[in-house]
Amino acid sequence: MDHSASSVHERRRVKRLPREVRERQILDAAVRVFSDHGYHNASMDEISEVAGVSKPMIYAYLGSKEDLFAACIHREATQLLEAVAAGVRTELPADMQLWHGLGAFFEYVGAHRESWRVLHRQAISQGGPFSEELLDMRRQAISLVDTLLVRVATKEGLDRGATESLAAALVGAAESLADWWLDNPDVPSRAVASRLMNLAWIGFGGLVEGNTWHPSED
Amino acid sequence: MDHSASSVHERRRVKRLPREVRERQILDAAVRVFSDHGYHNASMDEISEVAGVSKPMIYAYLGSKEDLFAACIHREATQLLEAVAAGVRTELPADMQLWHGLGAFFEYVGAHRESWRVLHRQAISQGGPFSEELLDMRRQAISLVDTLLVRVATKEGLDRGATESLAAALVGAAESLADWWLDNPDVPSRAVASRLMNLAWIGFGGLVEGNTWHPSED
DNA sequence: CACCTTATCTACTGGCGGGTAACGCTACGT
DNA sequence: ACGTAGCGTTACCCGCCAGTAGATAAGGTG
Repeated sequence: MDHSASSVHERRRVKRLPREVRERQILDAAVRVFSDHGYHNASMDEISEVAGVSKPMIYAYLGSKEDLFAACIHREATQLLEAVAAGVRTELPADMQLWHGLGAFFEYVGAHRESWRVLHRQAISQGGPFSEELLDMRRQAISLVDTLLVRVATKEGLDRGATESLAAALVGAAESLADWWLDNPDVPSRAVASRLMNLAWIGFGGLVEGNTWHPSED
Repeated sequence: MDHSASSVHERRRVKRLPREVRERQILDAAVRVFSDHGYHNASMDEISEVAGVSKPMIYAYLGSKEDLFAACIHREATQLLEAVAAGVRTELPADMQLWHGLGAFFEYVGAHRESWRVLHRQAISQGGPFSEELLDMRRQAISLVDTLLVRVATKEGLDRGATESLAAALVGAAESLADWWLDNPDVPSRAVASRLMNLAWIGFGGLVEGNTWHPSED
């Protein structure tokens, strides 16, 4: 738009940056635009504009639109998984592990809502190779929770096989609660985590009887 | 495709159907195609082909692509809500009400996976007027669960305000479990419902201690 | 300074797909 | 018999946007 006026005159001020940096800028812009408009409504032109880079750069560095999207998914998914895994302290008792995992998860989602939007809402609704990456991350998350449950279960007597589906249910509940949180951003992350923790550990039945779960530290 | 061979010869056998019927066919086809490819990747041409009707008919009867999608959402959402509401027998105790509600929900989703895909995955990821309809349905579902919880809570002493967020969490968990179920279709609907019921009513803590919930009848 | 490499732009195209104009056919009422 | 209303089609338009060709300029290296 207004570039044209200054472009002829001030071209010399254009910085030439190394590929690595440009790629980061482009990915950041892409995540944001994909999050705002969705995969299909996002135009490469807008992404390039937000990134402060011209369109051919994107094609040169990240490839096609699909490639770009896949790169976003991959980067964000990896970051999220790392954040959650870092939150779990394996030396603590099972309920505290779960608590910290949930805490790390909601903290990350709260601090990176756009990432979560792209991951959960966009990637999942596009079929094909995108959901693969997602399903993979999901599987990792489920197995993380599963091993956690198994450690308690074998000690206490909950039968094998049930744990995995319970893990799936819990991961699903967390995902969907995060999704709900997107539309109800006023609640602090700790409170969201706490609600899910209470539901998951005590259940309605227990809550109705007046029981609650709360972290032993803090 | 193969129409051409018979078309010249057997044109007289082409049925001319009343508007009402055609609209149903078109909506059925649209739900299916939207479910398969997503809103944006679905082409009006393909929908018309699947419906066995030419494209201008769709525009004549259902309007633009957006209108068509909205009509799908509306029809499917209404059906789902009716199915769930019909399952809840208000004269039973709270846990049994929940159980029947969950049962009806998963039964419906199992029998109408395409509907669920369109509702949950597609409609939610498109912004704008589509999600409105969805959020509305969701609110109705949440308030359904909420009133159920409130009846128990006031009897027992769970504080107000907490019930609604718990209801939201439960609805979210059900949604996401249904979503998970789409990708793991081998499990029977009753089993999915039962797992969620146990998680929701007993919690991990209770399950680990060996408690389980099961319907008093059946 | 000559040179090559790499970063970066402007300006275009090709086609996909939403939407429509204009016309044909069948049936029914009078 | 024949007009009219509404079911139905073929064949087209056109805007948007992913993707590209080809030119330009900025550093580094000798």
